Amino acid sequence: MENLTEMLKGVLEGCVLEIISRKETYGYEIVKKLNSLGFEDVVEGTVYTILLRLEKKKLVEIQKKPSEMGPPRKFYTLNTAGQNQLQSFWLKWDFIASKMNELKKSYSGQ
Amino acid sequence: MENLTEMLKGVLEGCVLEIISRKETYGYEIVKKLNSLGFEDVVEGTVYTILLRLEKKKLVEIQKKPSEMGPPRKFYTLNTAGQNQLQSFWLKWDFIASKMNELKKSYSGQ
DNA sequence: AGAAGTATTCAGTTATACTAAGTAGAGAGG
DNA sequence: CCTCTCTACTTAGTATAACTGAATACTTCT
Repeated sequence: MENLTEMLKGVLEGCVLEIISRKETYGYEIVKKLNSLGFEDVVEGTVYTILLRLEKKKLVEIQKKPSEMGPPRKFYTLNTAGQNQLQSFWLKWDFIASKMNELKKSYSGQ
Repeated sequence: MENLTEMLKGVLEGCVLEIISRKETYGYEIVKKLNSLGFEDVVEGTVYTILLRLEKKKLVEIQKKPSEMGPPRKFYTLNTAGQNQLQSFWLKWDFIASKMNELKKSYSGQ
């Protein structure tokens, strides 16, 4: 699926929050997870900017740990604010998804 | 539902395309339709910029007609390119929606 | 030494929704 | 007549988020 960029706005950050919420993880792994999920064109630069944004918004806790495979990794976990943000994200998603579904089937023209 | 802005990126234009595809309509009416659909915070400026963009991308045909209620209206219909764009939009939406659903339930961590 | 895989950073670009202000026509009320 | 409200469109500027592309650096294998 090509050129999903615009439709991912506001969605990708939610995906990253969800992935982090499942288990402590780091940027490179998140990229691989998104790719295997189906978002194949999401590259590192994109995810790392999201992670830096989450850090700036104080939604995550960070712990640096050495890796046996390469440079040290920055592991992320959600703090309470992050969990709230994630919940709020899914509420918004469900709202929009239901509205889009309504529109797709046939909106009852006013 | 507050602050849906970012999540509407790439989605709102598709909504407008879908609404136009149902019947010939004009900006002000499209705003009212989006509002009644549930997108209550979408205002005129937003929709008109989308309509100008659709015009620039040559996805619509335009006909100006007088109104009994106020200034003349610009009526929009989709041309073939617009219909293709709409179909492509729904393909993208379905793709993302299914992936999001997958992620929400529980992604099978690699 | 060099290449490939792992891992992160960051300056700059682009696309899109939104803000805010303006223009304008028609009808209603004071 | 003046003002307000509803209808209807335009547009310059802003904010945000994904993406691009280049750089840095550690480890392992050849």
